Amino acid sequence: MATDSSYLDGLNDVQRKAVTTINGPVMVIAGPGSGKTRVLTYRIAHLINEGIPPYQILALTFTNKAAAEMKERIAAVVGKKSNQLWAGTFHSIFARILRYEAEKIGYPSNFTIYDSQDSKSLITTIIKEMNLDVKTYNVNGVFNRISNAKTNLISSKMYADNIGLRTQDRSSHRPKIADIYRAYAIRCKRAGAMDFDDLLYQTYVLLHKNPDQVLEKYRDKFKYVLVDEFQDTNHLQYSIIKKLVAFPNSPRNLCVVGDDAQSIYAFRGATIDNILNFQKEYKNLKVYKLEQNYRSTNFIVEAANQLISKNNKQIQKKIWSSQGEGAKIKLIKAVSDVEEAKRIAEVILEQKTRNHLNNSDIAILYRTNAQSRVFEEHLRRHNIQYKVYGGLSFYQRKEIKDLLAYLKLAVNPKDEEALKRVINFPKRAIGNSSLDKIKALANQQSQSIWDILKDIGKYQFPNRLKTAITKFVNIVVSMQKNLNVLDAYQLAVMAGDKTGLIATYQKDKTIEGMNRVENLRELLNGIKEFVESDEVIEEINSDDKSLTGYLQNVMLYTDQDKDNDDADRVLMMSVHASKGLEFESVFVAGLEKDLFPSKMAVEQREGIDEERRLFYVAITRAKRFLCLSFARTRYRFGNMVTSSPSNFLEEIGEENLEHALNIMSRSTDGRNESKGPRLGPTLKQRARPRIDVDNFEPSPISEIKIGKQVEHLRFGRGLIKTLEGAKGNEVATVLFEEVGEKRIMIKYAKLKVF
DNA sequence: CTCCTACGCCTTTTT
DNA sequence: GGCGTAGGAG
Repeated sequence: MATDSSYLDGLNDVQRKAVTTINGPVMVIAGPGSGKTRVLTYRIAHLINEGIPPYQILALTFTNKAAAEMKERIAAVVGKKSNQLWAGTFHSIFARILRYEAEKIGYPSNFTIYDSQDSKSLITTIIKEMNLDVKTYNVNGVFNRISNAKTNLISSKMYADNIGLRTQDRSSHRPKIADIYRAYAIRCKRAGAMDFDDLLYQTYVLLHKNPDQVLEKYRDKFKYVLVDEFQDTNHLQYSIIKKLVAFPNSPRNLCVVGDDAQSIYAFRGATIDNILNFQKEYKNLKVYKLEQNYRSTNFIVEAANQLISKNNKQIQKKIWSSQGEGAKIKLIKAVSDVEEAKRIAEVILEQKTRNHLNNSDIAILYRTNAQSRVFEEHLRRHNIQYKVYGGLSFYQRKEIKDLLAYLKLAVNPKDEEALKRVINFPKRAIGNSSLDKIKALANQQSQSIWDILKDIGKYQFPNRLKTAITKFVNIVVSMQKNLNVLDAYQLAVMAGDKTGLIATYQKDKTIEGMNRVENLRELLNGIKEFVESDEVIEEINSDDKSLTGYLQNVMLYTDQDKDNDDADRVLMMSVHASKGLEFESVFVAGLEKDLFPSKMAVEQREGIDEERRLFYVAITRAKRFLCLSFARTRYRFGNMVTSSPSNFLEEIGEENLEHALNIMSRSTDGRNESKGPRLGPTLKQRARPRIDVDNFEPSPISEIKIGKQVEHLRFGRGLIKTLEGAKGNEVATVLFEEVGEKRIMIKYAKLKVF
């Protein structure tokens, strides 16, 4: 049986139990820095050592990087058997299954993947085709609505029949969303395309509609299922997992690993309830809590504990550190975002000399990517090497998407978004009005645009246009013909040359143009590397050095997956992007009201709790040094805004801070003195008038008038300053005693006059 | 058809 | 402050 189980020696008791309890449902609650990855990898290694064939093990993660790291570490224990393991992201594993089974749900196996840009572009097209107003039907809103529907297993048909959803749409003046959803689904299918949600949703549909041939097969195959970052799964992901695991007589060998306190993806449909309710769903569940923190020193851990205790819903646990007391948390109080950046740069220099830190030991975290700019400037000034994560990724750049679009067309010419992107780029005199006519024809015949283009001779169009189109069709066809002859790299070179794409960018002699050519070269190199790497991807797709394989890789690639290159640089990234990482020294900047916690979150139910978890993630990235900062003024949208310190600063415990937190005393807002926080001379004064929650009865809208004193469940007492908006949608500006001015929709917010 | 300018929305966070 | 889109002129 077990061959070499020395890997068990380095584990603490709870970790060891979590690793060796292999049968039946297991939940591992893993606090930050508690050795979660070790448990996960050793658990899989242990399964294999116990004789479970690796191909019967399915391990789902959220990033490719996490999966790769896991596989690598498992290989170190069990050797190359680990190649047969099914370990990958939800999206990539399901994409792989879908490639095999696509025909069963009416998709081609060479389907292309739409990223959110593609999805939104198609939705915009549909909105315009339906002659709807693009302002009321703003793409992001519509896209989110459709995405949420899929995440909740609601098909376009079910959406159309759902009275609740339709009522919501009508009250937001967007009654046609159901029709847009339907058209979108049809168009995706016609284009042979799946968006990110489809990779999950269609997998669910596939399993659901083919219980005998497909579901049984995968149930039988995956005898052991592990899910990483379980707190970030959405309803759809969990439903698929349950389908695979929960059937009569199933041994339910499901192991979920996560930390409810680090659930930070609600905005993309993740629901913390999956982890909170897991115990109720699996009666004989074994729960292991990893509470020992091996990462951070004690002041940091204590601050994190105090902070998170303010949240309502959570699984009780107490993280403790074995790393000694360490340094207290430093706080930088800056007058402006510029000063904030300047002082952080200075502290970084100081830490480098006094504490002998390298650049790469240090990270600056912020709530929004837009905050990075000022830091870049000041680090540059101090000659500190840095690297910014996030923002627009390499694969989102125009020139890269252009070349990839040609490659996508070679694989699947029905891909409407790829086609629209490049049919007239480089310029071929196929303008918008011509394309609109072709598109109308395609819709009328329920065909893809490509179907029309390749038979363009049959239709009534000016000869000049027909010639231009034929030329374009020939380019795509000649690439198609070479699909099985050339490898992905050779095809990409062909796509760059034959289409005139690279030549077009080369004509542009501006710096930007030169960068683009450079990026295209980098892309080609990347493809070459992909083709030449001898890494076997997976048993099931081992031949997938093909273009299809490459494209799938690229579409599911994220910025998170980048290897930390060994260059010695300070890293800058959003707090979201920092999850799972750790640094000797961490700066969390911009701790201001309406920024962190973000304004949007404050207005949402349970939004603050999620922001608090986000801040929890931020501070627990630090091993030895943590520095928080806020600025009293900051440029946002190009103009200066005054802001005041975040409430979160009070919530981490003053005793964990290097200096007293007497920051809240004076009014911080010159223009509008009532806007700032007025927490009194010390932070201990938190005289929130207690509102009787149980007996809270909101007043009818008719009683809400300007000048009235009102109570709000979360914001406390306030004064109505203005009332505007149509009947039924009145928006009140309320000046709250504690949290300042808020704009509130009365029908949702529930105000009580007193 | 293509190029240029004006304006409007925007910023949470991302697989 | 920046991007993408609409709308007009060449």
